[in-house]
Amino acid sequence: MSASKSKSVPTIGDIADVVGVSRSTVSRAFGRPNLLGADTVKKIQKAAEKLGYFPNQAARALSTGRSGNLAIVVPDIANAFFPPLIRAAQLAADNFGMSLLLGDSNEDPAREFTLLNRLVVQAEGLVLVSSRMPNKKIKEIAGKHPLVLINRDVSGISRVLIDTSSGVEDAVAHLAQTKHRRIAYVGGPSVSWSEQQRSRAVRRAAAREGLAVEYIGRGYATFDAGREAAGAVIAARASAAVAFDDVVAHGLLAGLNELGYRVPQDVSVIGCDDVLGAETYPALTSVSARHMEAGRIAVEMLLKMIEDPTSSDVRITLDTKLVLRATTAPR
Amino acid sequence: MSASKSKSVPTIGDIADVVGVSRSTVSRAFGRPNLLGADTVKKIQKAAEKLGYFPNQAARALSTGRSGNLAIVVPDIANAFFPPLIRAAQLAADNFGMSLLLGDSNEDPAREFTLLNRLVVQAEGLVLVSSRMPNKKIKEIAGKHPLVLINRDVSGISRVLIDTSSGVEDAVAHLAQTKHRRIAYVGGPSVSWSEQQRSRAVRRAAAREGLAVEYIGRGYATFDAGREAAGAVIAARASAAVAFDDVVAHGLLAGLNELGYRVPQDVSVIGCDDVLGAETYPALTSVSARHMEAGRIAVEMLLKMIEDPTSSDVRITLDTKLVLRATTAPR
DNA sequence: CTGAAAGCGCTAACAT
DNA sequence: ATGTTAGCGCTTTCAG
Repeated sequence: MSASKSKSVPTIGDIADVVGVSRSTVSRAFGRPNLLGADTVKKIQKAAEKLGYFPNQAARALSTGRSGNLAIVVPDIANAFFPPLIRAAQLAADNFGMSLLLGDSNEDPAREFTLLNRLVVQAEGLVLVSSRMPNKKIKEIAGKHPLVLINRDVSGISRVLIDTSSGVEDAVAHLAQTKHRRIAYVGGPSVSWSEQQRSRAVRRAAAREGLAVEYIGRGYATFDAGREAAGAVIAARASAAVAFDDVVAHGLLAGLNELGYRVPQDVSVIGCDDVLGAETYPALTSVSARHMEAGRIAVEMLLKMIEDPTSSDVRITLDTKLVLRATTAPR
Repeated sequence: MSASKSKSVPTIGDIADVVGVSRSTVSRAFGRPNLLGADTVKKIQKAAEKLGYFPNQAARALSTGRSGNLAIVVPDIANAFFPPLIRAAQLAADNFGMSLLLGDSNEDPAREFTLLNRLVVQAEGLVLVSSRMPNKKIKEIAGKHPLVLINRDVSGISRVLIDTSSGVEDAVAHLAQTKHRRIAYVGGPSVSWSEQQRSRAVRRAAAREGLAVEYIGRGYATFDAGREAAGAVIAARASAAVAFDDVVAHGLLAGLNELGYRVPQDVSVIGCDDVLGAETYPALTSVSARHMEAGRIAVEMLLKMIEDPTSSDVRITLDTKLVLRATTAPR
C-alpha cells in the first residue's frame, strides 16, 4: 500500500490517542456511529481526517471475514460482448460499496479454473460469464463459494441467461410481416450454446411464419465469415438474412456491398447482440442482448446469496427484442 | 491450541496439527519451501490438499502489508479503446501472481477520485488511464501510493504515453507521397490531450509536406460526428481525410457513402487508434495505438515502483505507426 | 455510551 | 531445518 513515502500509515490507535478514547470507540465511529455520542463521532472524524486515516481493508477483512470484493471472470475482455456487462457489474458492485476483481481467462478453461481459485480467496463471491469450463468444475467451485453464472445453464447453480430466442423469433416474424419469403441464417460456431439457441429459434419461427430458410454456417463468428457468406445469401435468393451476431452481420453488410447489392433495398440484414450500437452503415437492425442488465442482475443476485446462502439455484432469463434500425425494409 | 472443527475453513494451524509441525513450518512450506526439508514440504502439501486448505489472503495481507492486488481505473470500460488495454494489464498482473481490481469512473472526475480511494486500500498500486482528474488530485494520490498514469502527462509521476503524433505524421506523409494535395482533419473534443496532439501533428506534417489542410472540428468524437463531417470534407475539396479516431473515421465512411462518394477512389480516409480492427468496409487504414503494450508496460512499471519506490517519475512514450488497409489510395 | 480484552490467520525475526 | 514468540489493524463480545 504505502511505504512509498515516509512514515507509518495512521491506524485506529493513532486516532484513539489523539482524541483520547479507546480503539474500540474509534472503530465504532466508522462502523456503527449510531452507537456513539454524536460529539465523539465528530471528534474522531476530524482527527481521522487530519491524520489522513484510511481503514486497513486487510485488517478489517481478517477480522470480519468480509473482503468487500466480488470477482468477475470473462473469456475475453476485448470481445465487445463483455465490456458493457463488466461495466454494469462494476457499477452495481460499487453501489453496494463493493469492489470488483476482474479476470480474463483468455478463453482457456484451465486458466479460468486457476484464475477463479486465485480470485476467490479475496472475494466474497464470483460472477462467471460464458464459462468455458465443464459443468463439473463449475459445480466444484459453486459448492464452496457463492457463484452466479451468466449465459451458462447449469441446474442447481444460480444463473442469469440472456435468451436471444425471443428476439430472434421476433426478427423472423418481422421479416415475414414485411413480405419476405425466403431468408438466410448465417450461423456461428456450432458448438456454442448461443448458436444452438439462435438457429433453433430461426427454424421455429420460420416454420410458424411459413418462411423458407437457408442455413449458411461458416462455423466461426467473424467479420470475414459474414463477408464470405454474402455470396451464399445471394445464391440462396434470400431477400433477408439473420446473422449469428453483430460482427457477422457487419461482415455481411460489407460482403453484400462488395457484390453490388444494397442494404436494405436489395436485402435486409439483422444482427444479434446489439454490440455495435448504431455504428454501422446503414445502422444495423439487431436483437438487443441486455448485457448490462445481465451484469447488474448477476451482481445483485450474488449479493443476495452472500447475505442469505440458502437462496441459491435461481434461474433468471432475460428475454430480448428486436431493435429496428436501417438495415431492414419491406421486400 | 488447535481444536479444529470440521465446520470452519482449514487454517495453517489445522495442517500443523495433522502433520505434527509448527505453524511457522506450514507457513514456510508455502512461502519459502526451499528453507525446509523436502519431505516436510511434501507432507504439508499433502495434508493441505486433503484438508482443502487455501491461504487466507486477508491474513497474509495484514501480516505482510502486501495485498497482491493492483487496481486499474478507466473512464469507461465500454469504450473500445480500453478493453484491450485492461486485458493486457490483467494478463501482465497475472504473470506476476497479482490480481486486478477494476474501476470505471464513468468519465466523472469526482467519482474517479472516490473510486481510487476505495481501491487503493486494497491494492499495492494503481494504474490510472486517461484520467479526467485535475493534476492536483493526481499528484495528491501519487504522493501517497505507487501510481502509473497512462495517456496523461504529469511531470514527476510515472506515465506511459501513447504518442500518436508519429503515426499521424506518417499518415500525412503517406498521403503526400500518394499525390494528395488537399486533406481534411476531422477533429475530436478540443479539450482532449489526444486531440491536441493529433491536430498539431497534422499541422506540422502538412506544413512539412506542403499540403493544404482543412480543420473540421465537430467537438465530439462519435460515429455521427464523423458522418456529419462528410459534407464538409467534400466541400473543402479534400481528396483525403484524417480522423480523430476510428469511430469518427467509421462515421465518415458512412457519411461519404451516403453522399455518393466512394472510398478510397474518391476520397481516402485514415482513422486513429486502430480499435476497429479490420472490421469496417472497406477495411480502415489507421494509426496503431499500441494499447496492449501500454497496459502491460504500465503494470510492469508499477510493479517495479512497488519493489523500489525510488524509481518513480519515469516517462515512457510509445510511438505509433500507420497501418495501411483499404481506405487509402493514390489520388 | 465507552473501555478492556481476545482474537481473526498468517508471517517474520530470533532462537535453536 | 524447525519451533517460539510477537504482532499486523481491526472488530467484537462482554462489562461497566
